[in-house]
Amino acid sequence: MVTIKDIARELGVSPSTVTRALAGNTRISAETIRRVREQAEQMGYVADSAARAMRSGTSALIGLLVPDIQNSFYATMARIAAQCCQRAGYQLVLSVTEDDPEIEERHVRALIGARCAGVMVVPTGGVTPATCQLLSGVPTVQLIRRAEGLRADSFGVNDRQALFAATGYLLDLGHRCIALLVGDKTLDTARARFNGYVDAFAARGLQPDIDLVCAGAPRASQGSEALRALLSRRVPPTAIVAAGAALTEGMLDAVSAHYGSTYPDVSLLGFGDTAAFRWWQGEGLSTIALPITTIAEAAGARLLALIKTPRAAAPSVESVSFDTSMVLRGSARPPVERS
Amino acid sequence: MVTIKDIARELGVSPSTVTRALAGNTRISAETIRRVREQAEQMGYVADSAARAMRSGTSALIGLLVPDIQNSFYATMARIAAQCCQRAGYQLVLSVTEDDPEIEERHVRALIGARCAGVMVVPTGGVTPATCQLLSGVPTVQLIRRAEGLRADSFGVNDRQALFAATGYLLDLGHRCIALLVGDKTLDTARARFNGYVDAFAARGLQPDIDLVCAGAPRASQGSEALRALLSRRVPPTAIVAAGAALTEGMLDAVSAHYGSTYPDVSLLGFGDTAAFRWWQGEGLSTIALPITTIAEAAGARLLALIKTPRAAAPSVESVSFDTSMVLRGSARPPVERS
DNA sequence: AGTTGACGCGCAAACGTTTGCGCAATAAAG
DNA sequence: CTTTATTGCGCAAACGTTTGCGCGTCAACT
Repeated sequence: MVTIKDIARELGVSPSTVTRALAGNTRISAETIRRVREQAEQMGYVADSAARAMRSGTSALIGLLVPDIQNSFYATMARIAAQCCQRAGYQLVLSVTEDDPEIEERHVRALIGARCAGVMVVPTGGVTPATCQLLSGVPTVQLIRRAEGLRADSFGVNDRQALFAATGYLLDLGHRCIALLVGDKTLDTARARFNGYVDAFAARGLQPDIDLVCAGAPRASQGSEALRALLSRRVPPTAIVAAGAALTEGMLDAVSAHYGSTYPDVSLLGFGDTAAFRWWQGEGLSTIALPITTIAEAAGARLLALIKTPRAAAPSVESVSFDTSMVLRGSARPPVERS
Repeated sequence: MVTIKDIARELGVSPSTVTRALAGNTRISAETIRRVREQAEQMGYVADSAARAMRSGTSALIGLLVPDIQNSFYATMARIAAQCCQRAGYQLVLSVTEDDPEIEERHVRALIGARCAGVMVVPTGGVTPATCQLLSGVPTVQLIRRAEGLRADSFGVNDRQALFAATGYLLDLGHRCIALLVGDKTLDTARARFNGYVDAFAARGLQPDIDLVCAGAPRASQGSEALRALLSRRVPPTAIVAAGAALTEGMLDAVSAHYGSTYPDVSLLGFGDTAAFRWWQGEGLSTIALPITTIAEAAGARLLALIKTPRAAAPSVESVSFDTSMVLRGSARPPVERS
């Protein structure tokens, strides 16, 4: 690896001059700058970011922690985050937490050790105190979910409202047996979404059948398993709403498996608007659409701003909620009369 | 940030002792090791990886360069890569190249600057000499595609065979007007896939209609645009085969848009076996399935091995090709007779 | 002619960690 | 009792970069 010293030696100047020349410092003659740059180029110099990080106390790394990169929802988030970072000269360090607080802590620790400039995180349901402690030192933004102990700006959606509207839509179509796939109570988003579901019933003087609520880990496998049982009941639900990106996948899997090639006589509502949902059963899956691009962009912009601020600015924690919208395709219809 | 010196001062020992104790060095009394570890834990010590990288000349970072993280195909790859790295104590730096050689070079430069331990790359079609030069210094593996100037192990599939089989399947169903969506000639995979397509015709004493071959940038938008024109022709193709992950998306978009809610009377063959393809039109999309998990795992394992080797081992460049398989669902049928 | 200022550059220290070498003390061997 | 080996630890240098300070030179002032 060619260093700044090599260039200095080659040119008969001091290392300081080389640094300053490369940085475009005034107080260095234009001629010297030209010579240094040329030599650097010719020798294939690449600045050692480790040395730079050590000296400056901060690196050009931004951490992104997501539960599952394979989920199209988080993949989109990663794409936007990567764009933001790369444009601003940062590199993105990707950590997949699998919704495990322990993995999360381990990775946050590594990020802190790397003196990363900032962190974007979709927190797990059980963020540890150690994680919060570690994160309190660096600019941090949380996406989608909001962890209790974490003092960091958050960017998500109005979860209660999202499920209030979605459930209401199904109720107004005439459904009464509406299954809900939702994350467990450790997730603030899951709680809010559950409340929206219940409130939609309440607003119409109704009450949901609690047996139809499947709360569990936010994974496709969990959702499809819970649903399989529900679909095999003597009186299956007439509609299903999935209150999570992974759970939507689980829902589609279970429904596909249960109905095979016969047309499913159950109404479906997904969560998040993945491109693939347009292809569901030829008619498309109706979903609760989240402005995920907007969210990720807002979070990225905020993070970059936090990184730039002179550190002194009192970090009044902001919490931004965007609105969801219903994207209606063919998968939700009035309930069919059953014999 | 609490450093090793802080711990040393607190305990009245030297920094060297602390390092060695934390590393579990023998030659340090068990008692001292215990005291140091306890103190480190209690003070919340996190090793500065920048300093460590500087001293050791290599960091715990592994770079992953993919064209598009939003594509489910590469997302899966990223997931496996992340698993491999994280298990081995490395962090994954994600770079999205958008198939742009310039972006690719910039990111590789940054990775080299970070003294990353290794690189996994899906090369663009026009890998620059500078990129090759930079990459020649670090352990590197390439996935899916193979760049010309890059001396690095590669893990991909037998592309020609894949399209030979797929095209043959459609031909044997009776199709003759088979559109092909494929990447442009800068990609070695695209060339091989195109050859497979042509050879399948040739093996049956036939010849493809070159007008039905859409070669372009491997992006969904490009594929859907090219296909739109084809579908509007007076005599549209009776079957379409997409020879790329992004192009498959483009194909589905174009077909959805063209046929609306009417059943598409064109046979379809996708590329890569994304979960969402099971939901296509209720019947599922038949595809050319790649063992992407196996590929990514093999590449990851190889990279870790390369990193561990004493650097001296003559790097005889290996090139591993896995076999694809056809996953038959309902989207490919014998051609319908048209008036 | 002496003072002041600007300009162009070098010196050296610092960031936190690791590691070869060496020193002292104790144990084992002669 | 001396020699040798072993154990436990400290010293100091090194990795590459950045930056405050200072020094010399030259021109423009008073």
